[in-house]
Amino acid sequence: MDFQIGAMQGEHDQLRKGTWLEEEDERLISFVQLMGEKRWDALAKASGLRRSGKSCRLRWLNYLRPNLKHDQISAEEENIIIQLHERWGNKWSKIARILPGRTDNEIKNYWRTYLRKKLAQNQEEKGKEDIATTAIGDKIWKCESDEYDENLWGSKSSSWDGCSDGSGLLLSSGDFELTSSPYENRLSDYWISLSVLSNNDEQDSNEMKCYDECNNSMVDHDQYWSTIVPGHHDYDQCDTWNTSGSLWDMN
DNA sequence: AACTGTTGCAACCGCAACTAT
DNA sequence: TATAGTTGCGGTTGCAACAGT
Repeated sequence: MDFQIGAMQGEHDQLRKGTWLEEEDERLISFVQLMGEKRWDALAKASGLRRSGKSCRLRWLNYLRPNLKHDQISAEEENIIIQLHERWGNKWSKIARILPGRTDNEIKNYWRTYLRKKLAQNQEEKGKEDIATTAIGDKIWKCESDEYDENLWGSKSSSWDGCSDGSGLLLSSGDFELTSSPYENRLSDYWISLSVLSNNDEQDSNEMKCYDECNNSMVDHDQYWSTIVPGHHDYDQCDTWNTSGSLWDMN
């Protein structure tokens, strides 16, 4: 290969930043194939790329890595992202592990765009739900049922505290870049439909088994999650997944 | 055509966790 | 065990592309 990267930026020792050039991508790919996806600092130096190891790693993981999906996020994937975000919050890398071919960065960007649109839509529909809501610190707590119990709102220990029937939902306002009450109704509108599903899931997850690392046996899918995420296992305790579902079929 | 505002996303930054020595 | 180096993560920024005027 006859790369001119050094000449392109002048023969100085400063690390390059910003958009990657095609030549840099090609060189990075060839050195990853040569040295593997480890020791990024060493790889960066060995490759002659004037990039930090960190930058090389990011470029590889988010763009060059094989099996990455570069098409639009499907409705099925979008649904999974919504459900998992409701459950895990901004744990983008964790969510990304459930969606092979998608990166944490991609999901994070998608969510920000997606939520912004959703909130804009829901702004017009606010006030249609009667939901008990209170704020504790930077958290927003809400309860969708008639079983709302003020005495329980003080606890932060569980997502379901605050409602005696367990239908409460904890939202972190930091997740939405929203901190003041005028937005709470909109959030409520949007998240209300998710809480029921999550509550069911919370209960069912206790009965799940893990495959391989955890129990070395096949998981019993609950009806809901096996529909949403084909072949999924107890995602809170075990990151092992049966990737036989259509969602994992990558071109 | 030129300017301005908005959007989407690639890439960077800071920090915490992990690993090697 | 201590420390330095590396990796992983989430938040943020910068900029190209696009839309509207």
